[in-house]
Amino acid sequence: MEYNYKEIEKKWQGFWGDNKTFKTDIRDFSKPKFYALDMFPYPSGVGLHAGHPEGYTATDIISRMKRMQGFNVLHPMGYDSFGLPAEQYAVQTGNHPSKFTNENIETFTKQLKELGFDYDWDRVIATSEPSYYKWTQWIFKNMYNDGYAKYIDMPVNWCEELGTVLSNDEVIDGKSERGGYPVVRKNMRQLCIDQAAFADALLEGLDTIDWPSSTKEIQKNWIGKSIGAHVDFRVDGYSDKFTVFTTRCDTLFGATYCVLAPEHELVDKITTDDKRASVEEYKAACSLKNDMERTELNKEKTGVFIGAYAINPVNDKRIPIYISDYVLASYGTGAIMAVPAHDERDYEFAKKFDIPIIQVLQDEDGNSDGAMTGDGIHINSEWLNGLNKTEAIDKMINWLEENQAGCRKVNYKMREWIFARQRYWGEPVPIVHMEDGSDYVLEDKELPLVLPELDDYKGHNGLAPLENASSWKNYEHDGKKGIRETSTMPGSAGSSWYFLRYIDPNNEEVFADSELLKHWMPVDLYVGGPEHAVGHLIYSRIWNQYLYDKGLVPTKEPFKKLVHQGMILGENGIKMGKRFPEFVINPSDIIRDYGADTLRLYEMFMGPLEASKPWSSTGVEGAKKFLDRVWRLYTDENKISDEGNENLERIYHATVKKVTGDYEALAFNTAISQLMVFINAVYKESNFPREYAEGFIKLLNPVAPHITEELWNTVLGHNDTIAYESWPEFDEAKIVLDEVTIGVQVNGKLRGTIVCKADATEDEIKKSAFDDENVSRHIEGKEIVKVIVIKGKIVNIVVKG
RNA sequence: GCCCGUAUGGUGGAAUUGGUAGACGCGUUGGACUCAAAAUCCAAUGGUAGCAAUACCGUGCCGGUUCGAGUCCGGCUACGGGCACCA
Repeated sequence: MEYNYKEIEKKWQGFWGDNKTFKTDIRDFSKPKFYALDMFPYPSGVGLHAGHPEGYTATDIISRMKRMQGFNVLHPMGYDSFGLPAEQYAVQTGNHPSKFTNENIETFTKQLKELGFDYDWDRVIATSEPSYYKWTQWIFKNMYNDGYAKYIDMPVNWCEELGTVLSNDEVIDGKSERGGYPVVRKNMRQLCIDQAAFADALLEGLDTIDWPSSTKEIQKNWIGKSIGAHVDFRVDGYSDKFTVFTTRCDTLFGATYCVLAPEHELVDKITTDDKRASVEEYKAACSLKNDMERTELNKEKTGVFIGAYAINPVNDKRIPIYISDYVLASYGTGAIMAVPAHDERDYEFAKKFDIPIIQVLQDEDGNSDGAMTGDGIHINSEWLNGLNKTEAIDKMINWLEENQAGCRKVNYKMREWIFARQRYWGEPVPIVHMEDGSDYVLEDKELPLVLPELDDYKGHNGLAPLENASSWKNYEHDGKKGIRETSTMPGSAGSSWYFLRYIDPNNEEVFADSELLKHWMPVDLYVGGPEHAVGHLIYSRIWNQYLYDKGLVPTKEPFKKLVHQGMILGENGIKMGKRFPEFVINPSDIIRDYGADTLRLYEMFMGPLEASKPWSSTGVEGAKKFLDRVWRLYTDENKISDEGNENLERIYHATVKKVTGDYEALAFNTAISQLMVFINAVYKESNFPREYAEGFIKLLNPVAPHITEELWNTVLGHNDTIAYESWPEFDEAKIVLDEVTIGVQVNGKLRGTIVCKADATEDEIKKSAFDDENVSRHIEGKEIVKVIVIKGKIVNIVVKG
């Protein structure tokens, strides 16, 4: 017999909606709070994919359990609704992108409701709503006024024909991906957020949060902090100096040349006339390559000598200056001192250009070919001789500072975050470029700056689409005229703070009430894919850190615990997608054929939440079979009784314990396996005590909410939702076995098992071990060296001969 | 190239601090029910040998520590992820 999932799921989804069962009473501070967060989806045209229900079910299970445990739970959902597909739709159809967006949001909402999630549907947000992006603009505006967001000159990929800046992956072979027009690198004024200002806070924060270590590691590498020094080199024959960044200033006596990035500002000035032609040629070649190609093509070092010499501040030696694209303009100072004896890249370059190599650290192996980059004792270094690396670095920095030739310096790989896109469907930037050259930032009362409706959503001649909004663009303030910034914010702007808005989504005075923030932050559990490790998950930490520094949010870190769900692969073990469309699973089809409870149960039972695992259609059927089995058990009129059953006592309490602990640890696959073990045990019994029957329904409820609500009502006779019933408790004393089965090994090999009382003494255990027939056969006639007894676990008899 | 992670039956995966490897599900086989099938219920199921008791082998490969290793250490191999001239 199968249960009627279609009818039951519809009934309970209606009940929860009509009764607002999961509406969070946000100002009820009487209970402990629990904030469970899902990464909100971009409402694409194709609806939910198989991966969405996985992470969402995980937080749903935790939310439902916490609610039953007496927590006030916040489990919200919303939409990251700015993005390119809606804009492309608008360009093609002439409709407003919000039409497309709203239709998709409707589809997503319908699908999410069909899955039975316990979201509070009264606090849904969408980042493309003016009431939401008003505050995205407000936070950005403050960052701008505080100097964290600013216009700066940056090297970018510029395409003259398209009149636009391109990202690295839009440039192929020095040509634009669209149209194949030439692209050059040039410095341009860009609106940026200075991420590096938050770098140290971000690094420190990593030690305080419960995140996957791999994600922390990725963020650490991305921030790329390195501690070193700035060293100033004079240019021989000029009053100019240039500064290099180095982590190995201890090797300064071994510097035999310097390299400037081809884009370095000094290059034109100090290049000698006889070298000018070759330098220009090299620079032109470099500007045609984007960053990717520069790294790929430069297995072999290239560069040219520019005719000028630098003076090593430590010994006044005259060393040649080269330009080479192995020095990046965007990192450090765009200039290096080269120590070929102790840096592999410098070594390679020096070999190729036949530049002297001076060893300044004792090589311990003595005969290595190439650069020696490790620690060692300094030689050929005058007053550093005899010191190791750390001592020498300290001494050198002191010398540099005393002689005003340099200083201690920390550098980060993390670059400026370019915060403007030539797109329509994004948050307008609340800045006006005034006639007099100043930039005016909109005041609070002028927000939100709403996107204007356009007749034409396509940008022309590479300009931003908002350039088409001729009346919107023009701005007048105090009789002065200006033109609005026509770029919009990048996709990740709105998602950098949405977790704050959920707490107070309709507030028109502030982005969220501070008293509520204080109670509800941080997010206790955040579940989402690992692909956001350096994007969203860094940006959110930056925005939160900024607001924290301003005293506007209560916690340094927004997400206390983070878990990544693994990818659900196709039944062929390969990522679902266009390549194998026949293996793509649509959640709606599964809900239609098996029900939402089955889909939820199956996705949680497939394997560990974090692991990638292949879909299995027979596995789905197995999950369905289990729910049918539960249904049959509960609807068997002779089974549930008010009498007790000693045979089930121990396993019931053990099940409550294991399931509760496993849910808490997000180990849903093993929790479900325990629920199955329990049901298998009940099948062997003739009566199922009501107490256990109710407890089991509560344990299963977070995973399969519809069927359990139905059984709770119709079979167990309750007339309200199970959602606020108290979570089952277990009695540890009832889990303990009176008798335990333990293994007996002889020399580490299992030779038998014995049953003994749980409180048996060591001697009693030994005795029954020796009495075992098979064990005695294996120790007969041999010398017993020792006997190891681990109570409740194992006996190991070590024999000789 | 560098950093991080993973490797267990036919299969998805279990296995607290090192302590009876293979829980649970799928699949397969057998049985019950049925005129029959499906569904359901019950049972068996790592490999080899054996009627069986049992023995030997077995957690990617090689070695080590230990009374005892899937688990710890050293060295490989394969796969996955991140970074990639970061001075």
